[in-house]
Amino acid sequence: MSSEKTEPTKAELDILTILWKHGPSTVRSVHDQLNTFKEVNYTTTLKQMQLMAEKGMLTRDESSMKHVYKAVEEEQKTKGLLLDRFVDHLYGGSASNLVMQLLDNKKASKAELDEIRAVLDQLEKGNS
Amino acid sequence: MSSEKTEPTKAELDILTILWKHGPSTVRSVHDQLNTFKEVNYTTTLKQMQLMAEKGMLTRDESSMKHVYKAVEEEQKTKGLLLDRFVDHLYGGSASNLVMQLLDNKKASKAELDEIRAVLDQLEKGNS
DNA sequence: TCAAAGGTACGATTTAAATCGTACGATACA
DNA sequence: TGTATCGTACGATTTAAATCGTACCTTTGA
Repeated sequence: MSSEKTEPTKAELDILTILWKHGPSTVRSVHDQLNTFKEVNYTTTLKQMQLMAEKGMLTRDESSMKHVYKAVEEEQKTKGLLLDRFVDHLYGGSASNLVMQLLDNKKASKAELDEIRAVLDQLEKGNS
Repeated sequence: MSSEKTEPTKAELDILTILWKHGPSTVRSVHDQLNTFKEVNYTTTLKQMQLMAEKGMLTRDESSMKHVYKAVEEEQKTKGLLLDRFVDHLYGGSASNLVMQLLDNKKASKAELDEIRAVLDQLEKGNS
């Protein structure tokens, strides 16, 4: 264990999200996705992905001229890390505090409440 | 609606957290708290708080030589905003997805599960 | 009364993230 | 076969966040 488990930045996360969704992709492809909601220059995306590869966040297959990039860490793992940090930093590590806030926030619809309850049920069943 | 609802940066959030916890405080006091977990120069904290005041995140009472700063927004409101952004960005706006991840994460203890369930019960009761 | 201690003001610097411009190699097809 | 198109490489710049150094004012007590 030496790796710092460095958090992706905002821009990096955007790219990761696209790669998770679409699987291994060329820069062009990622860039096009990106531009549906955010305007940047192609070379910016390119550079960003090269940097990410250098940092070890992405790997790339250079066998064809159009390099194909792939996220190294799984979606769940990375998001889990970010969530952990978030809970720790904002809610003193208390997941239930976070959930309370979430519900207060009206961010959760009736359907979501039910779903959350289902998750709870399932978890407690497998747990005891 | 003109206000940008700008998110506090990490360093700003640290300061806000202290102010929320301790109420209106002098720079010295905030700085001492800060230094219990993070090493920075006094003038850094001072500058930071001055900037925050300028941005409208803090107000200050200058009537005494030792200015007293106070957070403008309530803790819940600010954290709620950050949580919203977080859910939107990482979980496509789905609170239940986030909760699922949270539970998978083993971040929640048995006691916390119960507490979360209680929150749910309460909410549904008042809701229907 | 004056020096030490503790305050604020604020420009400048450092660091990190994000972006872009330009050079240049490969490919395709008229 | 040459020119337009599409790709990578990479230094430089811009922007934003965070930090610090230095100047200078106020209070206090020996």
